Amino acid sequence: MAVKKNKRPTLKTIAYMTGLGVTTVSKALKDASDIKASTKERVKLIAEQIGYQPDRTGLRLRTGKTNVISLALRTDEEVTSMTSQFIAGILQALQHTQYTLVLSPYVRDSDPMESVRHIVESRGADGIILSRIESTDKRLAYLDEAGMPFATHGRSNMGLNHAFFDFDCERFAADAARLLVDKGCGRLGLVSAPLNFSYGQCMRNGFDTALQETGIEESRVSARLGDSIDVIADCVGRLMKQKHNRPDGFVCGNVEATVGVIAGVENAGLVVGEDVRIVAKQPSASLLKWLGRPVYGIEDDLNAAGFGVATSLINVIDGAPVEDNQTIVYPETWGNLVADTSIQN
Amino acid sequence: MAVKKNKRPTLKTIAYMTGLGVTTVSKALKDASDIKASTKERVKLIAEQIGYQPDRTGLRLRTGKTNVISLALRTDEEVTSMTSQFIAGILQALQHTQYTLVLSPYVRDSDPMESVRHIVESRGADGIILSRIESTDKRLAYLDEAGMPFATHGRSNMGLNHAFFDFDCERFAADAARLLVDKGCGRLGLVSAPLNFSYGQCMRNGFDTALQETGIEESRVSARLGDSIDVIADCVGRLMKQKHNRPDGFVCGNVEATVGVIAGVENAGLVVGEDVRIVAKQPSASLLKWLGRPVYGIEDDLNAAGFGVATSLINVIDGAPVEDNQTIVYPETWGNLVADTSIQN
DNA sequence: GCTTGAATCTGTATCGATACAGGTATTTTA
DNA sequence: TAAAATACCTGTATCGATACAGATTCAAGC
Repeated sequence: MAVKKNKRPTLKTIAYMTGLGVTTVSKALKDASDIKASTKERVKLIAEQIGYQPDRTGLRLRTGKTNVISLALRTDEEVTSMTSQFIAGILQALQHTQYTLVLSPYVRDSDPMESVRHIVESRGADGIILSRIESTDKRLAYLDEAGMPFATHGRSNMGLNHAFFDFDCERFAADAARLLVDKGCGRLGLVSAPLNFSYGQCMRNGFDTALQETGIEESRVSARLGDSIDVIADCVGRLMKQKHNRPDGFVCGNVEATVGVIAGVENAGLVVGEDVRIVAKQPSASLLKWLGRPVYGIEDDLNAAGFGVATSLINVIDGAPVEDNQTIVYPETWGNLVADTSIQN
Repeated sequence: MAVKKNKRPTLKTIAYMTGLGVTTVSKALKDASDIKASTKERVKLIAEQIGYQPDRTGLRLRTGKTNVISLALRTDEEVTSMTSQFIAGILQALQHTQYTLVLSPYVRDSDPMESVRHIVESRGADGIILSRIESTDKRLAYLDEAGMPFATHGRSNMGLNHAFFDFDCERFAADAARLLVDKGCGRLGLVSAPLNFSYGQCMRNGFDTALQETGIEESRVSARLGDSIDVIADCVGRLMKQKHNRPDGFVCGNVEATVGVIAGVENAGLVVGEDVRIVAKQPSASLLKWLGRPVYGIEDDLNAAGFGVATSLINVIDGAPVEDNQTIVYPETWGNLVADTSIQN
C-alpha cells in the first residue's frame, strides 16, 4: 500500500521511504540497542528531512502516558496577577520536558472534586497541580487513593504525605507581627485567608505565636482575603474610627488586603507609615512603591513557586519519593521600607 | 476474552456486560438511528452505572479531533493580571463544551512561529488562540495556509480575513486625546505598545487623528509598553523637567504605563490631576482608585475578550464563516473620574 | 555440515474508539 | 412461496504508536 501524500509523516512514511519496517523505524528513532548504527543514522536523517514529529495521540493510546500536567484552577473568584505568575513558572518548568499544561477549571458552586475526578476518570493527565488547598482537602485523599501523582502549592495538615511547594506563611506572619511590635506598634490586625484554607491557618498560627510572645493585643478584622477591597476598607475604616483600642499595625496576606487596609486607614483620616504601619506579602506587586505608601513587606515569588511545584510533580511522576519533594521557602531578605524612596504628593 | 477488572470501563466493558458488540454500544451511546430504543436505554443505563467516560485518546486517534484549544502565550515578559483574566474568560467559554485548554508557551528569543508550527505538526489542537498580534504576523498566514482554525485577540492588517475579538484602540486613543484637550491640555504624550504590534499601531493612529483634529502638540515618549516602570518613569520624568514644551496630558495603554507616568510626574514635583492629566486603559485594575490618583479611564474587559475570542474560535471550528466572527468592542461608559472620590493623604 | 549465538530486523497484537461494509432475522411484497 | 425490504446488530480495518515474540542473516565453533 502506497503512503498517502499531503499528510503529516508517520512512522509508516519513514518505513516506506527507507524500506524498513515501522517497528525498526520506531526503535531506531529511540536508539534501541539492537539497531545498526548506520540504520539509525539513515532513519534519523530522513525523519529530520521530512519533519517527522511523533503523534502524541498514538503514543498516548499505546503507552498510557498522556504527557499532560493538569492545573486545577478556580476561575470565578478574583483572578490576580499572582495566578499568571504561578502559571508562567509552571510553564517554565515544563519548557524542556515532553509535558504540556492543560487547565482544568472549576468554580465556586461546583464541587472541586468533580474537576479532579474527571481528570482521573478520563485519564486526562499524568499528574495534577493543586493550589488553594484546604486544611483537610478531600481532593488529596482521593488522588492519593486513585494513585494519581499530584503536587500542591501549600500544604494540607491531614496527615497525608504529599509533594508540595510552600511559602512559610507561619514564619512570615510571626516575623511580620514581631517587626511591627519592634517599630512600636501596640495593637495589631491580621487580614488573611479564611481558616479552612491551610494558608489562612498558617498565617493565624504564626500571628498568634508572635502575639503571645510579645503580649500584644489584637484587633480582629472580620474581612478576609477574597473579600473585595471595598469590604476590607470598610471594615478597617470602622476599626480605625474607634475611640479606644485602635490598631496601629496590620499584617496583610496579599495585594488586595494591603490596598484595602491603606484605603481604610486613609478614609479614617490617618496616615500609613505614621499612625499605622503595614507589613504585607507582595508589596511590589501592588505597585505601591510607585505610589508613595510606606509598606514593609516580603515577596512571595510565585513564579518560583510554579516552577517548584511543577518540578516536584515531574519528579514524583518519575517515581521519586514524595519526601524528597517537599519544599518550604522563605526569602532571606525582606523588601525595603518603601518610605525611604517614596514619592510624596 | 474476559474483561479486565480494576480498570476504567471502556466500550468493551459495556459490550461484555450487555452481551452486545462494541460497535452497537458505541452507536447506542450516540443515538444512532439503527439501534433499537430499548437497547439504547439499556446501554446508557449501564454506562451511567459504571461511570463510563469515553477515552479522549481513543476518540482522538480515530476521529482526528483533538477537542483541544491551544492558547499561544508569551511567558517571559511581565505577566500581568490581564493575562489571567483573559484566560479565565476563555475557560468560561469552554466550560460547557468538550474542549480543553492547553497552554503553548513561547519566549522572546524563540520564534513564535515555532510554537504554532509545533501545534499544527503534532496535531495538537483543533484551533489556536493568539494574542500579541503583530501588524503583519507571519503566524496568521501560516495557520491560514495550514488550514488550522484560529482566532486572535486584536487584528492584523495584512489583508488576511480571520476571526478576531478586539478592543477599539484607535477610538480609545482618539477619545482619550480629545478628552484631555477638552480639559485644557495643550501638549500630550502617548505611552503605548511598539508599532509592530497592531495594538500599538491602532493607538498611534487614533492618537494622531485626534492631534490633527485639534492641532495640539505631542511630546514623544520614547518608553513603551513592555518597558519597566522605572524606565517609563525616568523617561516621563525627563520630559516633565524640561523648561519648555512640557506635556500636560498623557494617554496610557496599560497599568504599568499609568503607574510609570504617575511616578515620573511626581518625581518631577508635579501633581497628577492638576499639572498633568492622565487617561488610561484599565484604571481600576491598577487599584489607583484606592490610592488617590485622579486618572480618567476606560475598562477593557479582558474576561469578556477571552470569552469572545474563544467563542469565535469554536464557531469557526464548527464551520462558521470568519466574517461572522469578527468583533470590535468599545465600552458605552467611561470610568469615573477617580478624583471625585479620591482618598487624599 | 550442523549447531549456536550475536546482530539486526520484522510481523502481529494492542491501546479505545469509529467508519464501513456486511450479516441476521423478521416482515412485507408480489 | 420466493424475493425484497426492513430493522437491528456485528466483524474487520483503521488511526499512530509500542511491546512482544519471533525471523533472518552471518560468522564462529566443533
